[in-house]
Amino acid sequence: MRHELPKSYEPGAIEARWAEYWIKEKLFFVPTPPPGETRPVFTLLLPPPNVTGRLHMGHMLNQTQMDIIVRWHRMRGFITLWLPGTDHAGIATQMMVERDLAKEGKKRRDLGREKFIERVWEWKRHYGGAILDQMKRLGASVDWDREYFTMDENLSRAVREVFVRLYEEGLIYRGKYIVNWCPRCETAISDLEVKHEDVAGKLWEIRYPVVGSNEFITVATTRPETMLGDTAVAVNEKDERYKHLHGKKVRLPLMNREIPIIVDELAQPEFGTGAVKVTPAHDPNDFAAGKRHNLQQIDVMDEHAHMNQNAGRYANVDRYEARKMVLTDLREQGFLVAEKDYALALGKCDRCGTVIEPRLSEQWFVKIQPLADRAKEAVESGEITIVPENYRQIYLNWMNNIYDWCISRQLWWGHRIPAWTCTNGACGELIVAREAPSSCGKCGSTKVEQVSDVLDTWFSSGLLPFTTLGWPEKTRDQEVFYPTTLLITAYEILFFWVARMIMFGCHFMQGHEQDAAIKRASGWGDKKNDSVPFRQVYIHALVRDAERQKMSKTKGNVIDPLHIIERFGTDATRFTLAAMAAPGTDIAFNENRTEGYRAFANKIWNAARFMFMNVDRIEPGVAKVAAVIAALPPHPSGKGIEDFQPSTLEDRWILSRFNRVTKDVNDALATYRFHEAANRIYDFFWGEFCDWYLELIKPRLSEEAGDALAKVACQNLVNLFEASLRLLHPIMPFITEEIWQSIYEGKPVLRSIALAEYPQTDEKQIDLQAETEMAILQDLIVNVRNVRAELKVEPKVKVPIRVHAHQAEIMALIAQNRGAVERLANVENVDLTEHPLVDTLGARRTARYDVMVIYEKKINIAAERDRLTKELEKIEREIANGQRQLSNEQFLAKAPPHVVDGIRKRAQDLTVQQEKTKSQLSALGS
RNA sequence: GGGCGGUUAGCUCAGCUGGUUAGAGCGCCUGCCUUACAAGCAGGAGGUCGCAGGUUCGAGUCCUGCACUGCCCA
Repeated sequence: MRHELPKSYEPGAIEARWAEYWIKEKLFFVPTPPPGETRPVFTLLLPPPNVTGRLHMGHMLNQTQMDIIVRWHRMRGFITLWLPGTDHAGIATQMMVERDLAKEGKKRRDLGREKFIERVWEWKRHYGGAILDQMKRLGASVDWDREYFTMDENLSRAVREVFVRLYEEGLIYRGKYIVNWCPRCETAISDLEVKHEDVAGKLWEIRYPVVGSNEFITVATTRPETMLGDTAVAVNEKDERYKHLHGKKVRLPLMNREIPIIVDELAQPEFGTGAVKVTPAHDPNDFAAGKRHNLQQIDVMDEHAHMNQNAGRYANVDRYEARKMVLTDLREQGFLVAEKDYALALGKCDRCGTVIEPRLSEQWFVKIQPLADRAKEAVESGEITIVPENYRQIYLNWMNNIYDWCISRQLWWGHRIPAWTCTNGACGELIVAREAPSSCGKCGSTKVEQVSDVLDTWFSSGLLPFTTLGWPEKTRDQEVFYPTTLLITAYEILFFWVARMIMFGCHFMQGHEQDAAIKRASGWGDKKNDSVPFRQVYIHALVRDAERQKMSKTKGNVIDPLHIIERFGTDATRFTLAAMAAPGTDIAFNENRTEGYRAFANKIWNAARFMFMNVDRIEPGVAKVAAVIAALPPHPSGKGIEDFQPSTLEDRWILSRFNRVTKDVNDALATYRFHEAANRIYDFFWGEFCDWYLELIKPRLSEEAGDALAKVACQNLVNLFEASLRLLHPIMPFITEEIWQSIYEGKPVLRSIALAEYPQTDEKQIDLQAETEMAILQDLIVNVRNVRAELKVEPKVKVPIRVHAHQAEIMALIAQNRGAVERLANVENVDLTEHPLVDTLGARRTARYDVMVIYEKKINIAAERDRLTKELEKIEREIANGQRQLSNEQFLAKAPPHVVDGIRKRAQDLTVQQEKTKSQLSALGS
């Protein structure tokens, strides 16, 4: 045998080999298309995984979907660029290296900034590529020659350019505000990086003595330790209880400081006691109130959330320890009035889980409104479409309630803010510049120091759609590939990343125009705005565990995709994710499904073995095999199946079905209905191609058949199989490549199936009649099998059957396909009779034909009566339904004709069946 | 508190714009190693589509309310 394939499909070795081949051959390398290029272009930016990342199921789903869409476009003749890279991931990476240092008993400050950053680079060189290597195993067809890292010199230069421009436009400002501070990471973080968690807390009521009276005013707080920094007590204007206290002062317990009672909406009469303490340095709302009333800001904590000197005798104590001490002291001194249970939403650091401390500090912000307005407009006007559509509203809601973005981080790893301060005496001049200034522009001193903060990681990743294409230079790459076509990503980073890319893109790429010919060819001729970073966004589902729980390390329910791949193969895993990815719903990853799709891969494999077995037998020897191969079109073309010579019913049928599934799959992929595409191919390949077509052509392939007949059957089989592989390739790239290459005996017309054309429907190859006839035949065969099973006919025994049909065409159809019925229903002779099988015990009578199995064993009368009764009930229920509709004039008037016709035809069939079933029942006696 | 989803067979899920008989995989039952495949083949059982109303000639699909459940934001 020339094509020797093992009996079971073993994905491991095959997948690794092809993954390597694709990369080595640079199959997915995309050179910059020269001017004059007229082919359509498809561009996709890989959401860059963190350098510290390890592949998880979310990545795999994301990458599977991207790869399917990318391969599909490439095969349809698009210049297809999929751009890979990694993100430097500020906090995550710094934490990783700090952890390493800790093992050596060192802290980053022991090394100093430069040494530390060097160390991070070293770490990155060693471990940073891991996730991309894992991607290679998935078969991701990215252009590895364009791989980027967000800290690459060119990308860093672009970041500085953006920063300086925004600063010059007044869209970046520096100021002292309350920010979310992580005491463990020792940095500010953005609102988005804070996760709120409901916890059972307490609400304490503390009474503050009113100066110059015996009265107290009682305030309610969840954070008593911050009272040390109180600079006022607020009451609501409308609150009658406190009207007499307006303008008075209270003496702050423990600190013995006089602070004013202010009237402010911060105090809501229905909350707690209606009076609240005001701590401008430790709460964003209090901060705002403080601004309104020009209050002092007393910061009582340091960067570790320990109390500082301003906290008097509580200095150097941790915030929670301080809370206990403060409460004890208040209680002892009679100031603590009550302690109540209270549910509160506690903000925690997204990265490390530490409780966030609102902290007053000097930070850099992006003035977001002007950017948001344009980003909103891009989606509202449909220049960018979001799929599924409900995310569109979520996006717009967020854009409508957006706050300025804190972009500075007190980290070392990241893009350092291109700003310098003059340290000469009291000068303090702030210089924002693209390159380090040699001297202060104000005082001329050379004592300038760069601001130590770095930028939020998302600042640089938000720029990627244009910076990876050469921005700020105007490049040919931008003309061709910008706007990118699609973004596929997780809902989780819709605001972190997607929204920011849209804001930056619409701002910095204003006035940009995509190459007109390419834009038109790619199908975007109607779009007006080429500044957007992408035309479409597809938000994919969340992968959960089999119990629908969100996967998390702490729960220990993380499913490692590589582990699944090892057991079932990449193709089966990819297929699982595709088949379960109905838009809008999360995926509960279930191994059973993957096991099922491994079986599917095995099915394909064995179908291939069957094909090769026949090729080798019918066309033995190299020359003759070559003849079969030569019959394949040199460049498999997209439309229908070329060189398929339908000579029998099953040929016409499968050709028609192939064109139908092709249409469905293309339609499904065009609308990101991955599950539909996957299921359609599965059903076609297994349920139609393997279960019926292969079985039906076996006689023609067999040795007894004439040589010419076998040859045509064999060639049809190879052509059909080859086209089916192309259809399946985007979802299961490995097994399709392996078999496809085998068909060509290692001398393929193209270097890879990935470069072949994707099948498209040829309407001329759709054959309705063949499909109808085949359906009748299948129904007949299934009915005979069913009766055999009921009669408990020994599996090996062939039985004669008798068939009648009142329509001559159906009689002819059965006569012509007598052999098929005999083979597939295990029948020894088909007796076609002119007489309806009335009063015949055990006959099956359908609307189109009657059939009976001739066998001496008696049918089980009781069981048969049960079956028929049940069937009759069902038929009659449906008849009643149909009649109700057909006798309804409203229905006849309003329903579309094809629906009415359909029901009429169905009613006729049902009536025939009803009569036949009744006569069967009466034949059984009662 | 605000917003968005989900509830269909024992389990996991499809069912796109309302339209003829609600599907699949797994599991289950019966029988087969029928030389491509036991990771297979053949046959079968199993659902008043969460509940209650409404719109419509027609509702799993649209609307309202309720119940349960999940997520996001504050």
